[in-house]
Amino acid sequence: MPEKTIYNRLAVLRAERGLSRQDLASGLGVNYQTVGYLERGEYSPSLELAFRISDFFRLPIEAIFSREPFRPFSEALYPEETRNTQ
Amino acid sequence: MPEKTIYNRLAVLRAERGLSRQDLASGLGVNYQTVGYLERGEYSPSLELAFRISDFFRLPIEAIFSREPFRPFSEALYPEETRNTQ
DNA sequence: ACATTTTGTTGTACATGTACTATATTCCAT
DNA sequence: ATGGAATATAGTACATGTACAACAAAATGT
Repeated sequence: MPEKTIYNRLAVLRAERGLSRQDLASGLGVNYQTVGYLERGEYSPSLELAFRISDFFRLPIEAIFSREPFRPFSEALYPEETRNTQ
Repeated sequence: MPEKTIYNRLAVLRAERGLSRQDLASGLGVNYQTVGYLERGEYSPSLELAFRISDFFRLPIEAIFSREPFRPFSEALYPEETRNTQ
């Protein structure tokens, strides 16, 4: 594992779209194992691949990759304070 | 040289700030030769390094790196049509 | 319960990113 | 014109990203 981990939302983004790793891999033009490595954070992609991923999901790189762990989309969209407690 | 080139504005950004490659390299925590390689586009950085560069210049990755060649800042800021012709 | 698909693991191989050393060249100041 | 700084070039070495194959484990649908 690399010293400086980069977190990503690949698994979630992929799940939201109901894609298998193989699906995503084909869309990106990489081996399906590579998607696995990335999702598990075993290494971070090249900048080139990061751009392809960004294009694929139509999201800026910063929305997909970060040095800080991501908060769940759900949490970000429905903040703590606004949640129904019952 | 890598197949898929990624263009960047490193040289310009560095020039704007009056930094030597060594200065920038120290700021980024890389070898000064590495900055040279990047500026010349001989290879593109790891995503990790791209994030460090993004932090250093306080710009999004997309403002510094692109698959398409960049138009000069000057041109982008002062579009063709608005230029004085005399 | 079974078959199929999806995901994880291990191992090998190769390409690319980064560091480092050394030397050459270009660019400024003075 | 000389010297020092900045940049370019070349070579070696090592780390990390990516592909590929084989197999195990888990999840899913019927």
